Amino acid sequence: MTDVLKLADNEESEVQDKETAVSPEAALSLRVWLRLLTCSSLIEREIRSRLVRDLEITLPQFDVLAQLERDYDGVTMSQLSQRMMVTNGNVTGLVDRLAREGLVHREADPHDRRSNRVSLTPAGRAKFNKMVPIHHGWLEDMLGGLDKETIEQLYEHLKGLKTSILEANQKSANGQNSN
Amino acid sequence: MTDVLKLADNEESEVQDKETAVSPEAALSLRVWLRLLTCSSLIEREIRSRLVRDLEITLPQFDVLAQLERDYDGVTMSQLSQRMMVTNGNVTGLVDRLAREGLVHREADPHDRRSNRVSLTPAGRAKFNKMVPIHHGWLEDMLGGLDKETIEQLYEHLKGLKTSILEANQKSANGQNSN
DNA sequence: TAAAATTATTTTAAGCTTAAAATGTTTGTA
DNA sequence: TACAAACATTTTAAGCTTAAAATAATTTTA
Repeated sequence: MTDVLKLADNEESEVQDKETAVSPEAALSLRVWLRLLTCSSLIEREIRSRLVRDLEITLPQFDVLAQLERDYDGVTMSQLSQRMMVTNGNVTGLVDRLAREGLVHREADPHDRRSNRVSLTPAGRAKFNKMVPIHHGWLEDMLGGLDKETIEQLYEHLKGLKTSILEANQKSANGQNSN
Repeated sequence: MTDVLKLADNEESEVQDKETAVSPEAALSLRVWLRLLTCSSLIEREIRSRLVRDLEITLPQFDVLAQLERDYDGVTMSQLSQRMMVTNGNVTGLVDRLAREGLVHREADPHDRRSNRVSLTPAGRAKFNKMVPIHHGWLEDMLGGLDKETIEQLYEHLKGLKTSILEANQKSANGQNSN
């Protein structure tokens, strides 16, 4: 989100290969990353501020509701943190605040006293259902300047990118990378 | 960053058009956004954790050093916050911490006592120069699974996306959007 | 069964981020 | 010149996020 890069994504500021020699491939990678980050940040920032301004909810909280939507029996805190790809401690606070607002319900699991089950309250479900089409509309607006073919190509390229990132990070995690 | 979406970007979870009717275009936009966010989050998360683990600096702090790099005379706090596209209050804390580490220097502007000028210290410059090629290398690794042509197409498509987003947000800011 | 290991969750400390209020300084104007 | 407006920055309050430590409960194992 915050990054070296956000502002660097414009025509003027060519990523320069300076004294500390950087290969052309690395420079291209950096430019793509900067532009990707710019796009992602622009969308995220707009969604975030519209959620707060128009729907009175934060993006992470909206995210929680979305994760709970289909699980009528609730999910455990751990399941929730895995789905959201955030730490356990993080969801503790999010669920606290959503429960305070009456949008989710947290109850002890009768079979395992270590666990809590979290689920949407009727109010939470109603609020989420109201928000979904609005949220979709915002995205449609933001991508509306592209023709369908471009969007579909973008979608495919991003799939390849995702694979590339996952493979690189996998290798690095296995210590097969000197960096 | 944290989002409804991150986890939703996989083959199984088709974005469903449910009772609250959502157009196919909106659903495609949502899928693209989810995948874009997934890619962006994967890269950002990895960069963030490598910076902390290997180079002992946070991503926002790295960002500050990058913004200061070419301004030998320093920049004001406001200029810095504009370049980083964050609030003034945000840079106050970042600069505090970097100054505490000895990486940046903050001094009163002799001509305008409201202003502070911030610049890299020699230690900050040395550290930044050391980090740059490493950072480039990480990105090259993560994009290394794509051929050059794909990367270049991706770069072009992202340019169009950026334009589309900016136009939509512009319209909305001017109140020409019912959402 | 008692001790050890694992699992689920919360708490803590630190940093990031924002919007809004507060402070101090400079500039424009009546 | 006084006072109003604008500007630069910091402070405050709230929420997000993480890693690591602490708690509590369950499962494994000796």
